[in-house]
Amino acid sequence: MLELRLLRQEKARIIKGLHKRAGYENIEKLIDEIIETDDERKTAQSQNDLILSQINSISKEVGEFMKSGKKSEAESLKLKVAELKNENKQFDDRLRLAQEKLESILIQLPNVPHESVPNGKTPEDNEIYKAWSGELPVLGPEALPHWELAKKYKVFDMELGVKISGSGFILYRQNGARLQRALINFFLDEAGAAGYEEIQAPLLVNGDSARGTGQLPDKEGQMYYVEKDDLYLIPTAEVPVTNIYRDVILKEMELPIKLTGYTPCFRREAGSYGAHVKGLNRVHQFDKIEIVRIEHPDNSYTALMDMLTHVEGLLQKLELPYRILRLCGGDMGFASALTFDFEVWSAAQQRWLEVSSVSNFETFQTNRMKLRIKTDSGEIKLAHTLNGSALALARIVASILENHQTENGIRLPKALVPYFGKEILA
RNA sequence: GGUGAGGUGGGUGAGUGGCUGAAACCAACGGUUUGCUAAACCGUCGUACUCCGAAAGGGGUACCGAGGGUUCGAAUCCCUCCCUCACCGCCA
Repeated sequence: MLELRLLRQEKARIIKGLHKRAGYENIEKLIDEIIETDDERKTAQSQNDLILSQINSISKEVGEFMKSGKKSEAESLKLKVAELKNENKQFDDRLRLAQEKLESILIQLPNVPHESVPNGKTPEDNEIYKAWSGELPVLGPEALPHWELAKKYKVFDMELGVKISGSGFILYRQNGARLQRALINFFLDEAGAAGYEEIQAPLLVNGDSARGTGQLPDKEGQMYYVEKDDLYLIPTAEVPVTNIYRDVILKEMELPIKLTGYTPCFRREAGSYGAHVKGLNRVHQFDKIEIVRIEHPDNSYTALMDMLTHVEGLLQKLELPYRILRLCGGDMGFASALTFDFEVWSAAQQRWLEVSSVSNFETFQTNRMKLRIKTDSGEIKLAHTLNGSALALARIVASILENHQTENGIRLPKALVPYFGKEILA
């Protein structure tokens, strides 16, 4: 949620930034409406406080009269309070109305794109921040897409996933199950070595948590919801992990906070279909190792670059061709100020697959979840949050299968061999 | 799931209608003292909104799990919900 304070102070910058997003070309009127509503809120608040103050002091007088036995004086003051309360009602209503209106408008506004975010509406407008400098692997005519390789080498079984749950659910077996476990351990070890504390978080979260990181109300339909217990299945570890610090005021010296967590991620992906969702490209449940950081506002962009380096290192160790995109305004997530996507080349499908998304949310999440810093000088301000996938497994598995296929089986990248226990998956 | 107890500031915990935004202690922070450490002593030590002020600072309002109610006045009384703890039941 955008900070009201900034909307007032840096209105021009915010409007300019929002213009980069699709559907926010005419945002000026709404911003003005917010400011007007906030003015109304302040007026009502002041009036309300003034009357309450009078009631408080009269109530004290009533107490004194009662003590000294002056009953009639007390009674007349009581009438006065009743009057004031009546008068106060209108300000109270105005205040509540203004607050509700503010909240409902603000919650609909996305984050302001960082100045470096390119203009653009669609994924084609994303900027290639770092292109793949090497050769893309050239596969022979006998090369198979990952869903065929999966059958050949007993990696996963789509039909069983359908039988047990439904379409979009994958059952990994033998080689695949082991590869999953190897990747999870590899990614967690790498994150640990980079200074991230490992977290095992709940996979179901309450509405406050989903709101804190911005999944509610923006993406309500994308989460699985357990109605009976009023809980949501997490779409990413970002939700439970970041919410550890909901409603917390951190001391400056406690920063930065670096956390990592492995969780399955659940996404309804309602309305997705077609060739692009085949195999592991888009599934309802996949495994992901997430890295989350809470940073001082002055350091958050340095931290973002550091996260980029970490993710890049993982892809290099997996010996996969990758590229990095800086997302354009139209393709960025609702809560993000700046996002870099990592894409891995899928050799058999001849297309790039997104395997990581690394974002700085600045104060967008922390404003919602009241995650603040108390500086050494005693000032309280919102922290910055960042997160990124490091990495998402399903597509990495697809990519390893396709890019590293040989006549004898799937060659495992060196870094994974100790985790998998063999050099060739066959 | 059943029964009982309870939810107060970073922690322990006092407070049963007005003098309590909240005692006391601990922790933390600043200082005095000190060869160093420790101890002792002094001081500071909630958040949000808002008004005045250039600022320093000062004033007001709200908040004692959440929401509602009673009352001139609620941390304190009543109702609903949530949560925690203990015991029982069930169970990986």
